[in-house]
Amino acid sequence: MFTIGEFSIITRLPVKTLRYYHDEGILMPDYIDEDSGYRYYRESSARRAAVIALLRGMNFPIAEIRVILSEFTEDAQMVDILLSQREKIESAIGRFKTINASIDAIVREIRSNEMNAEKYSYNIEEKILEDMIFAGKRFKGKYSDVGGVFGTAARSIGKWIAGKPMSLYHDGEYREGDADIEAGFPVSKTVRTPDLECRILPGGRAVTLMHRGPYEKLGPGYTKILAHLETKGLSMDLPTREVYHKGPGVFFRGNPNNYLTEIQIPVKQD
Amino acid sequence: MFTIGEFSIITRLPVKTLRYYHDEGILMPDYIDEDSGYRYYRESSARRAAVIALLRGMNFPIAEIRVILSEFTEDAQMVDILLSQREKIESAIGRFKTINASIDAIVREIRSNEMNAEKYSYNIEEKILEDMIFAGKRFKGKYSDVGGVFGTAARSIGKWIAGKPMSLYHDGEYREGDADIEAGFPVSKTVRTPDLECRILPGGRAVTLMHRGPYEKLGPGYTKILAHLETKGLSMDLPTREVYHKGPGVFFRGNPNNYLTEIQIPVKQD
DNA sequence: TCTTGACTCTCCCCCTGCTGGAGGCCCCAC
DNA sequence: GTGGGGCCTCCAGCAGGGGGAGAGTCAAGA
Repeated sequence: MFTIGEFSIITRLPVKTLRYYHDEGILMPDYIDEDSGYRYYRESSARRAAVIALLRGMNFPIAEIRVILSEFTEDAQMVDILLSQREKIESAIGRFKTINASIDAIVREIRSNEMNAEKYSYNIEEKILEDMIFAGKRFKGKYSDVGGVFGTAARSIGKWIAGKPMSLYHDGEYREGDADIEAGFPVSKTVRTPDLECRILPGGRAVTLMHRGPYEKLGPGYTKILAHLETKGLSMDLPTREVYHKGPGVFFRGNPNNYLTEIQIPVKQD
Repeated sequence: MFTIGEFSIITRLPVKTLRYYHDEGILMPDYIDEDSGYRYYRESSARRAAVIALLRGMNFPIAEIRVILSEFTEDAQMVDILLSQREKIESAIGRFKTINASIDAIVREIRSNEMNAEKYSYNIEEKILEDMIFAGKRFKGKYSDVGGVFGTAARSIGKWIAGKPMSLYHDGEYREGDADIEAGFPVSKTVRTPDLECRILPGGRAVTLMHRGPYEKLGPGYTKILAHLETKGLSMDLPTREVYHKGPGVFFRGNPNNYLTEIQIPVKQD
């Protein structure tokens, strides 16, 4: 007979655990001194303890171990229960893998945003824009209203989105509260939704400027780009565009000083 | 402003959970009525709630979420912490895979024991035994001592085990308490351990008998096989062997009436 | 025989991230 | 003013133990 401390060394189970297994009734001491309450174990109980430890190592809950130990007598009966436990663990693995996949997706998105921030220059450039299919909503309102449109639009056409959010401005001037705005996304194919309208947005020659900073400070960017048009003797075509390369992040508002917005002014062809 | 019930619908988080997040200080209501204690939330808090739900979905503990939400303002800072979380999850996956591997191993063992029970005939046979590498411990004691040796041996050479547990008897007679016994396993390569000795066990011609039943009833088996040797004019070589095809199971003692033991008596070559 | 120090006992709280329930207010509509 | 549903706080419980207090026990040495 061993005291609980000795038995703990034999079985490599903590004393607390042995007492807990006693309370749970899955591993009873072989003798309990009635006066002192001391637990004593026979060496033969070590086998049962080892079986319990083995089953716990396979993530079997105590309650299930109790049933197994009381109702089963042969290994052959264990096969089914082992395999069903295996499946439970397998499905837990599946859940974890899903989590990791979504972490990967978010990390990729964050990184691509960062890379874009490095990639672009802040000088005025001339570009040839490609034709694209554009799904957007046209409304009259404030410039700050576009954010909300992106949220709802992204939910309804999510999987067809083929580029960064954009807005088109159909006024040739700055307007306070009733600007004529079209906000949406480039899409990979024409989609039909109740809210959005799909159309082909023609490309062509354009002058562009990358702006880093909060949206309220876009003004000087427009000043600079319009000055450029003037010196080159080019004239602006409508609608003008803004492409939001980096805005509020997936998790947080982010730092508006790092927002990255591309102003695109189409040039009238002669 | 929404009541907690409305906000619960918006965020798809149970009311109880919202109250818990309030207690934990990671999602405070935007206003609390001082008289009634009612919590009220602004719609803008839904974004924070979504972030919390997302992080919880990635298994981040509440305490970590609290730190993240209070100290981080940009997505870029999240990359490291997301990747470290990814690693934690990956290692949990690893642990689960290990568990499943050991379940597989045990299921295989149980099944092979079952199959052996069907496969073997119970008559006396003559066989040619192959040479094998044998890792065992030689000691003097009782026949019933071999069980303990298998347990400790299996733990130390576990992955190299290449066959059923065996014992070799170096006495030419039955001995009560000081039999000269060697107990161990066939192994796939020579292994070096403090307890066990490895050697090549030479094969050769042998007479064998499969015995079903408890170890105490092996006696008649020996009687039968020795009588067979005599009638054939063969003489016994040492050590004799017992191969334990099926004994006490991984989990349970099993039914001793189903134990399956093969007696192998090597035959002296002229 | 006494003392000392190591063990052991029971009992209670703590961990995580909620969930359920009891008992009691509060709000709104009819 | 009344009913019914919503909301409040507080308490308990889950799984599998871990940590620690305060008290009793055991065995060896002086």
